[in-house]
Amino acid sequence: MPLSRCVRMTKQRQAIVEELKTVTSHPTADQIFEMVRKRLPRISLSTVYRNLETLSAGGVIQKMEVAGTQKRFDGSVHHHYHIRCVQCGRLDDVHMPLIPNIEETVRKYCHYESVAHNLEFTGICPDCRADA
Amino acid sequence: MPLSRCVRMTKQRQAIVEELKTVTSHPTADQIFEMVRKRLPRISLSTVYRNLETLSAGGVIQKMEVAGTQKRFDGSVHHHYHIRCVQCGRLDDVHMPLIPNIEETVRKYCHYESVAHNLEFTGICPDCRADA
DNA sequence: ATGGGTGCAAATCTTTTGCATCGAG
DNA sequence: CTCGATGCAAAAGATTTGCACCCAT
Repeated sequence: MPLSRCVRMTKQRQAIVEELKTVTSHPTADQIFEMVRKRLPRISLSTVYRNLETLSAGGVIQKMEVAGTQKRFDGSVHHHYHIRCVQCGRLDDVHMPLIPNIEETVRKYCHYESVAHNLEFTGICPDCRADA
Repeated sequence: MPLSRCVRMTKQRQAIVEELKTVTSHPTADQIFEMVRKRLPRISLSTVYRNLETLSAGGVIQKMEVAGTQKRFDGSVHHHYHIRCVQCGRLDDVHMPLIPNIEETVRKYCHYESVAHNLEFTGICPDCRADA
C-alpha cells in the first residue's frame, strides 16, 4: 500500500492523486492545480507543490526527470520512456520495451552507484507536423 | 564554420565560446557568467543568457536537454550521454557508445517526426558515496 | 551609418518558505 | 488533543524583456 508513506491522507492529497490518475498526460504543477481546483476551490498552489513532492517521495506518483522549464508529474509509477515535441512542448509516452541491461553497461564507464536510466526522445508531434 | 550562423562575432560571444570549450563540465548560465566575467568584467548576465541561446541555436555550442532547475551548456557539440548525481546534482559525461538505430524503433511506437534521443543516467557519484 | 548587440533594471515565471490556523488520527 | 497539513502572502531563484546606448560590419 504505497499511500502508507504519507503520514496523513488529507482530502487535498486524495484529490491530487485521483486527478493525476485520470489523465495520461504529464501535467505540470499548475495544470494539476487547475484540475484539483474544480473539486477543491480553496486549495492553494503551494499545497499542490508540497504534496506533489511528498507523494512522489512516497512512491504514490512519479516526478518526471525530463528537460524543460517546469516539473512534470505522472500518475503511473511504472518506468517508461517519453517523447517531447520540440515545437509545442507536448509530452507523450512511448510504449516500447525498456532497453535491457543498460545500467550494467554504464557501470563499466563511470563510478556512480545505483544507476537508473531515463530515455527521452524529441521530435515534431503529429499536430505540429500538420500545422506546418 | 559554425560561427558563421552568428550574425556578429562580438568579444562577449567569443569569450563565452572560448570559456565553454576550456571546461569538460557542463556549466549553468550563471557559472559561465562567472567564468567570462574574469575576462570581461562588465559583461552582464542577460548577455550571457541571450548568447547561450543564440550560440546553441547556431550550433556553435550545445544546450543540454537534462532534468534539473537550471539549464546547462556544453562546449562540445557531439552527441553523448550524461549521468547526474541525485544527491549533489553533479553532471558527468558517460563515454559509452550510442545506442544504434533507436530512433527507428521509436517511429514504430509513435507518430512523431525527426526523432532524436537523449539518454540520461542517475545515481550516486563517487564523492557522495564517499561522504556516506 | 545602421541595425544587431549590450548593459542595466525591471518584469516574469516557477517554486519554495514563514507563519498563523486547521483538522486527521 | 497534537502535530502534521493547509492557505495565504511574501521570498527566492532562474530567465526574459524593455530600452537607451554602443560597436561590428
